[in-house]
Amino acid sequence: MIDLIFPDGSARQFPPAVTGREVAASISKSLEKKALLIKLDGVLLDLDRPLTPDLLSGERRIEIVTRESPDVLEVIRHDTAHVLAQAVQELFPGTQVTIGPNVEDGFYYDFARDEPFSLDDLPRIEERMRQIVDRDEKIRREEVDREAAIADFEAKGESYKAQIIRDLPASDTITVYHQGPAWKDLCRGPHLPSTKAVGKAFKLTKLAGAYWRGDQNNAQLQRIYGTSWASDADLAAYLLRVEEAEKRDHRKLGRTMDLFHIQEEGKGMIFWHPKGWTLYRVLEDYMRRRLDAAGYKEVKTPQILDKSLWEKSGHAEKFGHAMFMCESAEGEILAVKPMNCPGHIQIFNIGQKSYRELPLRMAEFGACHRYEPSGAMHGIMRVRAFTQDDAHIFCREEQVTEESARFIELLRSVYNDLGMNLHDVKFSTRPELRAGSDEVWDKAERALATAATAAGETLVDQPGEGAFYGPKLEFSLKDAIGRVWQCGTLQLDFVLPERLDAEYVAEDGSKQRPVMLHRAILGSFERFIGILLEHFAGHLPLWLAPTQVVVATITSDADDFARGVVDRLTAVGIRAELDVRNEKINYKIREHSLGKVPVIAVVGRKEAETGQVALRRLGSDGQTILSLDEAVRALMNEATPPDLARAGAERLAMELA
RNA sequence: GCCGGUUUAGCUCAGCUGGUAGAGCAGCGGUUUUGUAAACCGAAGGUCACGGGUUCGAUUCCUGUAACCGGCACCA
Repeated sequence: MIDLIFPDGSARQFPPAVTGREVAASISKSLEKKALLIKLDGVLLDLDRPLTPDLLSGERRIEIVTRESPDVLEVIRHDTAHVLAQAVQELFPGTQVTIGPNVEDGFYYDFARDEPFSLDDLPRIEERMRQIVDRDEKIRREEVDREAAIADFEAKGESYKAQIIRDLPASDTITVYHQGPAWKDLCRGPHLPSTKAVGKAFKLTKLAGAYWRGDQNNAQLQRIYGTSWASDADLAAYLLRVEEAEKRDHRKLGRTMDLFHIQEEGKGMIFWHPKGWTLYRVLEDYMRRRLDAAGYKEVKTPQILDKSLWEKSGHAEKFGHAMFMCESAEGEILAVKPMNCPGHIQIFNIGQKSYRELPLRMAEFGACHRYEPSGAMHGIMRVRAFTQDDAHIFCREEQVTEESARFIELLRSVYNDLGMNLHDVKFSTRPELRAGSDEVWDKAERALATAATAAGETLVDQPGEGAFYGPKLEFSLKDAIGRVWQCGTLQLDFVLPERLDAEYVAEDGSKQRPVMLHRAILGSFERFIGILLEHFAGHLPLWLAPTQVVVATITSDADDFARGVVDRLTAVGIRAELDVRNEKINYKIREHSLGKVPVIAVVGRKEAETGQVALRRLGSDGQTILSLDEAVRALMNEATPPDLARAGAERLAMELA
């Protein structure tokens, strides 16, 4: 007999090789009906899987999983992928199946088929999927012999599946899941008991090409994406969420807020309109103050530099294909800078640097150009001309920990000021193609990981994802609707200082190589502004908003007073605009609200007479009536950038002390 | 770069199986002085992305190119 412990703590005995279904049935008939899977010691298992001794090595805590359980969703999604695969193979004989894993909110399945799927195929496939659900095809697990399975899949023309089995570790049990009498797929499981349990709260969402095993040297497969949920209500909620997310698309907001545009003659290059450039400048000014305060020295380096420098740095070899090159009338070949580091080393190399000058933090809002692949461009998030909030810290090896900690602290504070939070930190280590010896990499990786851990961060390892000159930390933040964006980076580099001959004079008079820390907090202004727009859905906090206040009149009687209000606001540094057009107040409010102006100050005859303004906040329909003085003071405080607000508070505290 | 899709007025979009296009908003000219998310009238605005082909005739069909969109790959 075997003991099983239930969630309420009670234990009961069952015969050997009992199944989850039998356990459920022993509790109640209704539970047996509702049961879809079991969870044994935290592991989901098929309902009809006999609980053999190899499964019972743990505490034997068992839970019957029903449709209401949060655990069931991942299985529903994976089963939906299997139903999709069966539907596709029924409708398009000769199509090979490959893999079909879950992704966030859904799943995909990659197929190999000579003729491409078209969007029109999706409704047909969905219809067949619903039929398969209605057929109530029983899903059955079978352990199979490895060689026999390979031969079997090869015989069916499923060479990808055969390949997958060949690549599974020899110790793995090979399992095949039968779905009805005629269809089966290699799968680890677990699965629901039948296709009926999948339900119909699914939808195929998009078609895509995808390379076999993610390698562009391999064949391109056809990927069908879908979403799948436990109930129709959940599906509807998801679709609504997608719709809402589309509304905050920065490209759309860029148009409605009149911030920027991109046109064919400048693919991947942004035309910043006055309002967009105001936002950019506010952000740049803020970053400049933060860097100044953190001991960085700002520099500016040339936009184009002779090719030889990039050959020496190693960039030409690795990224030459993505560099914009130009030729002078006299035949020199110059490269438009794709990054700022070699330029900064040139400044470091002027004169002799002493160990006393280290750490030397050199910052530049460096405009870089990279020929990104045509398919990679995305609004202002991924562009060919962008500006990094770049800096390089030249320091001694023993200063790496301290400098890394200072950087991480600054980064946290900046994200916080911008209304976002640091979400996770990834640690990317040596890639296959790299510069520098293994000893140098050992040292660099250890130093960076130690520094980040010392700063209190838990690292997520990304083996092989480092830059060619060194390991890196990647800092991600999470936005208002839960999307994670990688923005900040801290990279340790022993290689470039060597290649470009950076050195300093140590205490003992010897020449030493500095270590270089490459770092950025926003990443690029362009991308970060895109993220901010989507995070706030255009409702930027007052200090960032391009137009902070519009003073709108109701009748022309209030025009002179309104002009005075704008003048007062402008005088204290608020970005205020006047709207005295001959339009109804409703019209003005609608227009400025669509333009995401955070505050509309409405003035009519009443306000003009009493010297008041009615402040209306974006997104709320109430209004606050204040005297002009009160309004100016309140708006001035709120419009102050957070770092200046802190400085102001400190100054005030000192004056009071 | 690869796979799929899209491209019609400044914007958002109609336009059945081929007979050279239409709406709303914006812009322009008037009227309206208005109280918190769209006042009214009028005139105007288009090489239907671009090139080639089929056809008596192409926005529509075929083909090539480009940009954009969704993925994949890439991301110093």
